[in-house]
Amino acid sequence: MTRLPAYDRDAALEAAIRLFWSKGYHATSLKDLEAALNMRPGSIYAAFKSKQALFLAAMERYFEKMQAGFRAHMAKADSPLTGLAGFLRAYAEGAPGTRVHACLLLKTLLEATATDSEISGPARDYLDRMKGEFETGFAAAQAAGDVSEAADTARLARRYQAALTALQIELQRGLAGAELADFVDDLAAPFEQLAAETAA
Amino acid sequence: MTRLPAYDRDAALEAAIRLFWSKGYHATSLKDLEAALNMRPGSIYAAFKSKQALFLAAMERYFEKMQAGFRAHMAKADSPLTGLAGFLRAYAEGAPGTRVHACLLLKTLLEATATDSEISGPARDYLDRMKGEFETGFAAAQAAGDVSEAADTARLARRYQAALTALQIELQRGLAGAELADFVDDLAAPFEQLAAETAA
DNA sequence: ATCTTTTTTGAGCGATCACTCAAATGTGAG
DNA sequence: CTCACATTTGAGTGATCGCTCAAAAAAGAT
Repeated sequence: MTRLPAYDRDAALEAAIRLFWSKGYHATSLKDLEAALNMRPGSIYAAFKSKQALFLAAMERYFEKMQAGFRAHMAKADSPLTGLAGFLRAYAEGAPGTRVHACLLLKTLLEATATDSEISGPARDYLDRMKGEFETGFAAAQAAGDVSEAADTARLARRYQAALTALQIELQRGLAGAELADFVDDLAAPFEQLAAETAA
Repeated sequence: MTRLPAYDRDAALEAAIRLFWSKGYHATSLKDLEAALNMRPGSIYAAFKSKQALFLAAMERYFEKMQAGFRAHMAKADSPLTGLAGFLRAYAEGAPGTRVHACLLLKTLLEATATDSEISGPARDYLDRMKGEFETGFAAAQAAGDVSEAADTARLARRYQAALTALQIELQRGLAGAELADFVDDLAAPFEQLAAETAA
């Protein structure tokens, strides 16, 4: 009974992700959101309870998509280690026009300060959970014999995440072409070499 | 003749740097600036012409300080290569409590979008100029025989800047202690090893 | 002292901020 | 069709935004 919601929650969240991702949290106004979500302020506040809550919902959805994307990539990789290295390379190639942004979590970590810990806290958490995904990948590589049993998977995961972060920032700066290819080689090579070191 | 300015321009810019650095451009209001600079709006606008112009002046000063700090570090290093590696290690150690922020240029690059290119443009430029500083360092290392003559100094500089960027972001995330030490080792080692590779 | 020039002051500008709520609108149940 | 209830609407809330400007204050010249 009663009236049905006119909006599609998933589509609205996707639009919010795109907007927050491109403009950042503070620079995004409710006017912007009204236009992007095609919703009036009352509906936005009925559906999501505040600008901050909407942002948190968008960031959560963003994280889940990123996590799922990584897992999907790993699932179809020849081996865990080539999957990890390949993810770096694929990230650099993926949609050169659209993928000009650094990850929303990273942008949020740097934009938010101690004053708005309500959004920087979750951003930190999601980044930690992504690091956990990478660590799982390195542990699988260990089980497959491509990484030494003595290796510290948490440390490798941190190094890997640092490489991914650096890549995102260079993409944001506009790196492209042969220089980007060289850079990605520099980032991916140390991880690809782990297999050779272990085999030896 | 006539009345003297009551404020110290350098001190005001330093205060502006601290504030913008900690809160970001959009989240910093003129009320915040009035308090931090201990100046009333009229004086701020007489001295610097707008919030944006003040930010640009602060960012320029920030860049010059960073550039000077790097050059000073390199000047007192045993060799260019150890200077570069040492700068990474020193960055991680420098004032553990205060140095919890990523660099202002990096934060600005990620906060600013296409909509406010007036501040993201200069941020990009300053980051490029820092990369130039690093490239000069690697060229000096080449001249000193610590880096192969065949090496691409621009590529090395980009890799180095990526390491520094990754370090800043981990510091912002709160990395400390033994994990930080391991991480810095991972970042610095590849550059320190260039000398051994060249000697061989 | 007075004049001249520069700076500081702070009330207040219009615009926009995130947000609210009474009224209008749509929908299933009876 | 009517009723009950959920949702949408959009004008409007007080607060704050970046910013302005006339008046007051300060300091050297005379």
